[in-house]
Amino acid sequence: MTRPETHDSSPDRLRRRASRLLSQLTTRSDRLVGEGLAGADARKWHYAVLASLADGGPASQATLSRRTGIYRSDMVRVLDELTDRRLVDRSPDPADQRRNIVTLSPEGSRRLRRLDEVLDDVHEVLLAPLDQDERDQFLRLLTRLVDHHTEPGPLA
Amino acid sequence: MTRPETHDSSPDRLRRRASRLLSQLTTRSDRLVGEGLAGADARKWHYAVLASLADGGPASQATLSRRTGIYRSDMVRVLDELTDRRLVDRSPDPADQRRNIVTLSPEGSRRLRRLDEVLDDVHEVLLAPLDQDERDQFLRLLTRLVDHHTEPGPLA
DNA sequence: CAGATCTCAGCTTTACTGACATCG
DNA sequence: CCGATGTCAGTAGAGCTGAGATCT
Repeated sequence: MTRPETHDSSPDRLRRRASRLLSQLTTRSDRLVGEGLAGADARKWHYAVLASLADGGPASQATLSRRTGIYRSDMVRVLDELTDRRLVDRSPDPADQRRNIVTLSPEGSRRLRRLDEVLDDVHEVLLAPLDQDERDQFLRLLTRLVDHHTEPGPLA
Repeated sequence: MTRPETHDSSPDRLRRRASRLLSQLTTRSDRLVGEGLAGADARKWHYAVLASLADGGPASQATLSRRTGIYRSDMVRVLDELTDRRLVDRSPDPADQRRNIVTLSPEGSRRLRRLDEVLDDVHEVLLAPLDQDERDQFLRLLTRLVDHHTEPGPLA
């Protein structure tokens, strides 16, 4: 079959552009995630930081920023919100006065487990039309693409 | 619910959440598309409208809005920009005084071909790590997901 | 009058930049 | 002095809402 000659005068070129499908699906995905997390008094950056602390251990704000992809300037506000909720502790690093050390509180761990459940449900909705094999395939392809495009990116 | 015990204490849960991979990849994709199209004095909505006109024929603004997913209120501005560039013609529908009929100009067709080339290049970069079979697979999965989540959505 | 269409005006969230003081 | 860190202020664009005027 030889592939169907990509675009040219194809009837609906909008529906076969990966970039467009991606942004449509991501809009939907972001909305589902946002609503799900909002129901648990959280936002997606909250989850990212809590998960990063659980998986990678305590860290400075700059390190967290690199691990999660959140800009340093935004990290400040996210940590403000997380400390307000007593989910993390932020205290100066005695070994380096520039840094804060951010650690996950027990309450934070509990909250993270709750958010993981919420996200499991959200993904069930998001990926509903795919069976398990297809989900794995999709995840693998996505991961390869993201890895390929994740380089020493700056993150000011 | 007998879900396959996904996460729990997995080492990096951030990297296996489809929602997160999607938003990372889409951020990258949007940037590539935006930069590519900017180099041709266009934005992604321009492409959407031009392509929709080419594939679906002349239409009213409301119809275009439904076909492209652009809000009616934003469509006004996009069409302002496209008419400024003489890429489309917008004239009142004699059969229905509420409507404007938007048609693709010859210049618009030419521009669309140019933008399609730009987007081909962009997608080459975006999908670089995948071979052709994998790209097809990815496209198929994406399409099924998007279709599943595309319902009579409002679009005010 | 109900409903569709076009338009304008404005809000909110997100990603991102720039600058600054502090410290190693 | 250079570079990293935490903080604050602000920008640009996307997505979305609401309302008004006109027309079917």
